[in-house]
Amino acid sequence: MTNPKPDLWFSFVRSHRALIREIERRLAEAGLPAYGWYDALWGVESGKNGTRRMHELADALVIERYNLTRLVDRLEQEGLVTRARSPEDGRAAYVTITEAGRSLRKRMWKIYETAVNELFLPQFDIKAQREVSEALDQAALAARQSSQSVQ
Amino acid sequence: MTNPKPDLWFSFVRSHRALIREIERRLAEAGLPAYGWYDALWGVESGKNGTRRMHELADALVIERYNLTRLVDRLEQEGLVTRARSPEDGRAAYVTITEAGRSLRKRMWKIYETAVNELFLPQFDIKAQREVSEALDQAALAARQSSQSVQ
DNA sequence: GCGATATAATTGCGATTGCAACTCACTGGA
DNA sequence: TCCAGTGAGTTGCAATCGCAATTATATCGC
Repeated sequence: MTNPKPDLWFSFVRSHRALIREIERRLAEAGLPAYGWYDALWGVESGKNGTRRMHELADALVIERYNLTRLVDRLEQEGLVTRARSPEDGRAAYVTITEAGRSLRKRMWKIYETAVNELFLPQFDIKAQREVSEALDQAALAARQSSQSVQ
Repeated sequence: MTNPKPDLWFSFVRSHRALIREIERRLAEAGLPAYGWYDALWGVESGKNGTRRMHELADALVIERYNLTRLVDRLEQEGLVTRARSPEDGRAAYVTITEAGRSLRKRMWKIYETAVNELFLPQFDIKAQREVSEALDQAALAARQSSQSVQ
């Protein structure tokens, strides 16, 4: 029995589900849209001039392109972002956040941040926060590299 | 700027997505069903006599009841589990894993375990594995308690 | 300069998820 | 005993996701 026990992994997936579920619950309770919208809005807003290319955004959010297309469709319909094609590269599509988008993101952040600060972060001291964060980034990198090495 | 920075949180959600995506990719590549099936099969198999009650299972998997109903529908259709109602409590439904279910779970586990051992666990030393696991369990507990305190 | 290949984004369609409503069975107090 | 309340599980329907194919543009090799 020298094998590593994957307890940590199962704690990881279970806690992720429990936390996301609770965050979604709080957002819904406050009449705000689902959690995924926050990520997308922030991904756009944090780009240069509040703009990002689609594939760059999909990559940052770790979601599939076709799902991003339709997520952005929905955001656009609500007037939270605008979409434009690039004159230089006819394939490229740019997404830009609107004022309404910024405002909604801020309102969502209040709820979201509170939940994270209350439920998640206190379980780690400052040193652990940095270390675990780095370990998780490494794991994400390993996962991406593994998938690319096949493709 | 004494506020906690939620970097750890974002590493958490991003790494989760990247890892799940890569695990799904490997399972699909091996011609095996999606990741969620593993969890469900293990949830059933690990119960007394390879049996569990629906609501107990939903709770363990941290998924909603109505989703479990339909997940079990699919597993049942594939002959991986059987379903039975309780004679004592007419409301209760029991799910039991079949031999085919056990066998499939084992095959999935080979792929799944390899991925976790290769991509995730090596990022943490043994001591960190225990500590982080406990911290995450605490966070999950806090999330559950928070949702219950409202309900 | 032109065909083969690669990249970006999108779309059709079937599978899965989420919400709200529903059925059926147990429980506890008047 | 009977009926309001609660718990377990399921279902209808709309929203979202995942896969494979499609469109449009750019790039590479000759």
